[in-house]
Amino acid sequence: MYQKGERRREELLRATLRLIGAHGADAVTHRAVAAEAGVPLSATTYYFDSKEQLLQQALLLAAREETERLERLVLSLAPQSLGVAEWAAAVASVVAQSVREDPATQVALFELGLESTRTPALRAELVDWQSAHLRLAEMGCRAVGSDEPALDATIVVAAIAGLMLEQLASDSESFEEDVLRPALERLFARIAAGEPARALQAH
Amino acid sequence: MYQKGERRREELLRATLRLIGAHGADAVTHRAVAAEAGVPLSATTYYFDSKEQLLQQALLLAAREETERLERLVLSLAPQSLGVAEWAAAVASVVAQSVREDPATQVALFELGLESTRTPALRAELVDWQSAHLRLAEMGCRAVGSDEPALDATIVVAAIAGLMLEQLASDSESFEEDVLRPALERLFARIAAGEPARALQAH
DNA sequence: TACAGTTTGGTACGTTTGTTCCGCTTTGTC
DNA sequence: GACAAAGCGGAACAAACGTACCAAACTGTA
Repeated sequence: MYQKGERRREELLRATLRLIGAHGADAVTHRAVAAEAGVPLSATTYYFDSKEQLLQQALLLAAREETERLERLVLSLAPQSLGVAEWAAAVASVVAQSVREDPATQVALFELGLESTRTPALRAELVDWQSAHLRLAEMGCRAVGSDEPALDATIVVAAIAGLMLEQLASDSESFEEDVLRPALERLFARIAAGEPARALQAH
Repeated sequence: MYQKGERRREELLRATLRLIGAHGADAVTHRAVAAEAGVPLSATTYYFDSKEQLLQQALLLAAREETERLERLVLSLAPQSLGVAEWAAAVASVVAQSVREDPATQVALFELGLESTRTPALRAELVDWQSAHLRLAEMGCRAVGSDEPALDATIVVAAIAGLMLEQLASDSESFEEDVLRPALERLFARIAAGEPARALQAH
């Protein structure tokens, strides 16, 4: 495959992501993607065997790039051994920024999660993605002094996913300040506090 | 509207939810819904002005029923003032059961969240749904002794949403025991421990 | 029973869809 | 510069689509 062709292929994938984010997976048709990418209709079938493949590969592209972005972020943060509040603020800011800058891709990524429910081929990739998240979160939890970083990472990853979904559906301008940051601060503070499950025996 | 007609209308909505869960929103066509519901094609346009309306109303039906189900659960649990571990186990069991029993509806509900990103009409309903969740979670947090139930509820709701999404995409048989319950136990224990954010000053 | 309103199921129409085909041009290699 | 591979774009196709229509059947009311 020539360089130019590869660029066109990628442009088709990005156009697909834009469409998913803006109008849902329903809106992804060969014609719509071609128009969005500014290429003739036949380009879509030249580069992808079927519409399903186009959709799947677009989602995988988004997932891979998102993982890379996250890894860069955490690695750039980790050596500084921040305090809990700084961690919370940094993570909240990154999450808010992702959603603000490119909500289409974020929506598309959630669609990936749902799509993987039905497509085993996607599930395998999703596992990689998920474990990358867990690994990074575990690193963060360890940094703030968690006594069970793996378990806490599960919670952090899930909570961030849930908060992101919430933010995507919210038009609030101040979601970051009002919800995201306070919630993450508290969550991280709890993890850092390292309170053992003493309340488990209570009843 | 006659009773029989109302039943047919509802059956169309349920058929739509089944299709979303099984094959995605793409698979929702008038013909597919009619076939799934076992009614002639024209019934779909008789009961719904357009395909969009059909989709939206199906999602709203699922959201309303889910909220009711949740409310029943929490209200039946609250008076007993359980310990933290019992709360975690109860919630984990309900979440796991929802996913196991009717994954199609759960997937559809997440699609509702994504769809509301683009459809203001849905967003309003989603707000109600979300605040019902928050209210219930807050009740639970208060019951286990949180000193900031509203904030903790935000975290709990987000974490449960994230864990559910994870479980939907996982084929693991033992997700409840291995992931869901431990994570919720720890989260609830942290909330119950009521450790103030003493670590916030650390650096 | 008669009547208006509702429901039913079959058919039909114009549009959009995924996909194929093919002649033409560009690209890298020898 | 010649040759094969890759890329290109327009036209065309059958299938599936959303939607509209209508005559027959049904339902509750009077």
